[in-house]
Amino acid sequence: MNRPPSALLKPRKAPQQARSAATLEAIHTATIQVLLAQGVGRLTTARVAERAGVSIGTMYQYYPHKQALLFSMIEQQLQTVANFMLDAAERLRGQEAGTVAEGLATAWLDAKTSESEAFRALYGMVAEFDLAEGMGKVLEQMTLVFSDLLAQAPDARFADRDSVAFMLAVLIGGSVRMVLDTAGSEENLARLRRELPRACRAYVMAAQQCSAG
Amino acid sequence: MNRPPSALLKPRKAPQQARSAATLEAIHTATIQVLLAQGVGRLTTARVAERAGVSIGTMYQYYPHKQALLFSMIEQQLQTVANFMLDAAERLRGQEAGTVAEGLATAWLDAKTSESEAFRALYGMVAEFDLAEGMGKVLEQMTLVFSDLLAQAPDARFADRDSVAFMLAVLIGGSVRMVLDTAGSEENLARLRRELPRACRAYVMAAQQCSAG
DNA sequence: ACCTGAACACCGTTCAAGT
DNA sequence: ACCTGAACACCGTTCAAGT
Repeated sequence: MNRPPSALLKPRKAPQQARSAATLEAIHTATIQVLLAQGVGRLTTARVAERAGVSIGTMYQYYPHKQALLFSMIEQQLQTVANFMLDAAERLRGQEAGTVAEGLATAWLDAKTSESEAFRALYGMVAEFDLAEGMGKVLEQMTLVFSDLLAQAPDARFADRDSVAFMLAVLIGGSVRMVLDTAGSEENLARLRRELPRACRAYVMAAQQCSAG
Repeated sequence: MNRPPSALLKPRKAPQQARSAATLEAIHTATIQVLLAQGVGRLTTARVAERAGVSIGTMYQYYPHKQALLFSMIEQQLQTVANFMLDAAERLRGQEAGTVAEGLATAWLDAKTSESEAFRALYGMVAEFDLAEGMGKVLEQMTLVFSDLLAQAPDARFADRDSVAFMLAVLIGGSVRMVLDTAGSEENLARLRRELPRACRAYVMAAQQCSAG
């Protein structure tokens, strides 16, 4: 895939004087402004530099290339989410395992849905072009198929079968994609193979109405 | 985000003569060859055209822009995966709900891991730059935190606590990302909020060793 | 009906020159 | 120590001209 070594993605240098710290700050806010005003497709070094009131060359003093700037901003946001989770974890310490699991899920959802519009636009860059639409369609299709299958199970007693089918598709699709995307090690792939079917079974069994018999 | 309307992502015209069908085929295989040989970063219209033995202008007769070509190839692969799942569903029809869930998870994993290297490179384009590394780090960090938390639950009895923590992080991270990425409707987001904590609880409870008590 | 390729606009990146 | 901006290489896209 020819990725640049990760060292090249890091900022080129840290600011040594107040003037330069202000420049870096201006570049960052300019990036977000351009992103929100013009979208990812129009986020160019020239536009960011103009908005920040610096020359293009200045940007290249701090970041070796455009990707490094964007990567640095995303990484910062990822760390914010991670810290949010650490706080949540502290509050869950010592509670029962099931409650911990529930709490972590809720915390992650809260963290991600509260992310600023700007950073969601940054992630959107990752989707770049309309893969989202294609994936959405497949997800919809799978939900229908899964729901139909669940309906025909002899022990089927679901309060909201469509939601269970949807959740099943999202759990499967999301976790597989995440492991493959993060260049998952062989060990992690093996874990996924072992645990994902278990998790799906447990979820579906739990979603059955308790009065089943 | 300024995406082009999706109609623009579709092929511009269908081939009407045998000569032109062959041209289209050549463009497709050339795209894959360039992708494998040079990586996403070097996948340019000029390189694809040269490899396909046609001029650049010819490519623009079939696709209104480069993205349309790539999108069309990815969509085709998505449909292959979807069809694979339909087959698997047929084999699972009438079985018990828990078994169906397990079977679907396994089928999806099989479909995704058997995708050709070329298409994984295409998806990789979606990740474009090294977001994967950053996400991988956060995932690792979360796994550690989750595992620690599970260890301190009063009812903790896990055969492989680290795997459960990893799976939990992947289930949560993957499903949230998928719903947000596919521009999830409000309804789907509500479903996720309701079902994800349930699913996580069910998985963790099921992962406890049965002899617990 | 299909193909060509020079031409154009734009973009990321560099570097010699400035303060 | 930091900034500038003209210059360069490259890329996506178009269109008048061909068969």
